[in-house]
Amino acid sequence: MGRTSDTREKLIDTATELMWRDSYNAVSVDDICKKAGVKKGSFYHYFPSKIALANASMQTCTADMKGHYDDMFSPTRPPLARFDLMIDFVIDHQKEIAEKYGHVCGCPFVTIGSELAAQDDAMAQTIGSILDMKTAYYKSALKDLIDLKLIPATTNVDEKAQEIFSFIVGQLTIARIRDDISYLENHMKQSLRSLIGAA
Amino acid sequence: MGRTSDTREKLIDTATELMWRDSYNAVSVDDICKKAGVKKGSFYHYFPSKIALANASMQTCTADMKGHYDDMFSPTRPPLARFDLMIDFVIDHQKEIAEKYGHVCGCPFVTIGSELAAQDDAMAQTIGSILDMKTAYYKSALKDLIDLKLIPATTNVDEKAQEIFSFIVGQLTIARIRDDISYLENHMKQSLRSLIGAA
DNA sequence: TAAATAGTTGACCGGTTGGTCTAGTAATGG
DNA sequence: CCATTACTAGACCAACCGGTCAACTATTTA
Repeated sequence: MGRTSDTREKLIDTATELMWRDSYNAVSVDDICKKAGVKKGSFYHYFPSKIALANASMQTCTADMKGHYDDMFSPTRPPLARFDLMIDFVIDHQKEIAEKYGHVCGCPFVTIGSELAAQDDAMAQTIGSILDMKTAYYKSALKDLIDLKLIPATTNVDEKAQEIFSFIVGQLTIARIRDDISYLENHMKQSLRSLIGAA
Repeated sequence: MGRTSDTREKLIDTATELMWRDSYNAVSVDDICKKAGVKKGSFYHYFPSKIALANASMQTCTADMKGHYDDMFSPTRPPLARFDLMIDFVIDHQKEIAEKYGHVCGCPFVTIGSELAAQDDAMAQTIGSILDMKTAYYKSALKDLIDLKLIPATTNVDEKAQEIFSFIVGQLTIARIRDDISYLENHMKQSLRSLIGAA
């Protein structure tokens, strides 16, 4: 009943682009509508508020990310290969987004999360659970590394996973600030290897 | 000649608080003026624009930071002690700011830099040189560690300094998003030790 | 003490903000 | 083919945005 449309998706995609590229507060509802070719009345038909759109954008990003990570961190892969694959993916993704959006953008969850977590409780929860999800991938890979005796059995998996995650978040954040991914390209994979502590 | 006042300083301090706590674009000139008890006319007597205030705020933060870091990373200290001192300082500072501002705020250069580097070229340069400064401290400490044979002479100092910096930026960013410094308190010092690779 | 100077005030500006609302349009199912 | 429903259009709103300006006040120095 009634007609269908892709307006909702267009709004989410456009919001992701603009908010990830600039920032939540630097982008207006009018900006998003104009770029998406959608009238304001339609915007508020789909979303009760601007922050609700940001939330939907983060959830779409999460779903996209989960698909890639489930594949890359599949238990069928050798655990070290999972990390290598991830680094390649991160760099390729950053390169692609930088070309499409005009500059290096870093991690969307961090860029938008760091701005909004303090501003909106629902967003803080959304982003928090995404961070938990990412470390879960690292933890399982680290456990497999222990089983394969590629890292010491005494390795504190929780702590190591946090270290890896912090390192990646930091690298991406710095790449955004400098608008430069060359450091990522040249050193990230081998730095991560030494961080993991495997040969 | 003419009178003197601390209005400029009050504006910078207030701007630092509000922008570091929330974000550049979430805070208005009116917000800053109101909180600082300054009228808008005075604001534009001291600063040509809002972004100029943000720049002045970053420069004040840099000067404050430099004083602490010059002391902590003094060549008279054992190099490992420098890092330990820094971690203690970072945690204490975060705790103090969180209490004063209402939530964990992370690194001001990263929070504000990540938002504004893409928006303003002057800011991108300001922040970029601050990042260079921080890694310079780490590099000199790492060189001293090599001289003391506490880490392998083959250590790539530039790369290691970047790793350390990324790790710290990541930890602080995550602490901000989660509004929680307990992880920093419990693991940061020992994680950094293992990252450095010294006993 | 008076002129020069530094700082303060508040009214004002045009444009933009997030958000509302009503009237209308297109498509689907019965 | 028509009623129900999903969607769209765009005018409208009060509050707020960054920024300007001319008049005014306090202070210092010569």
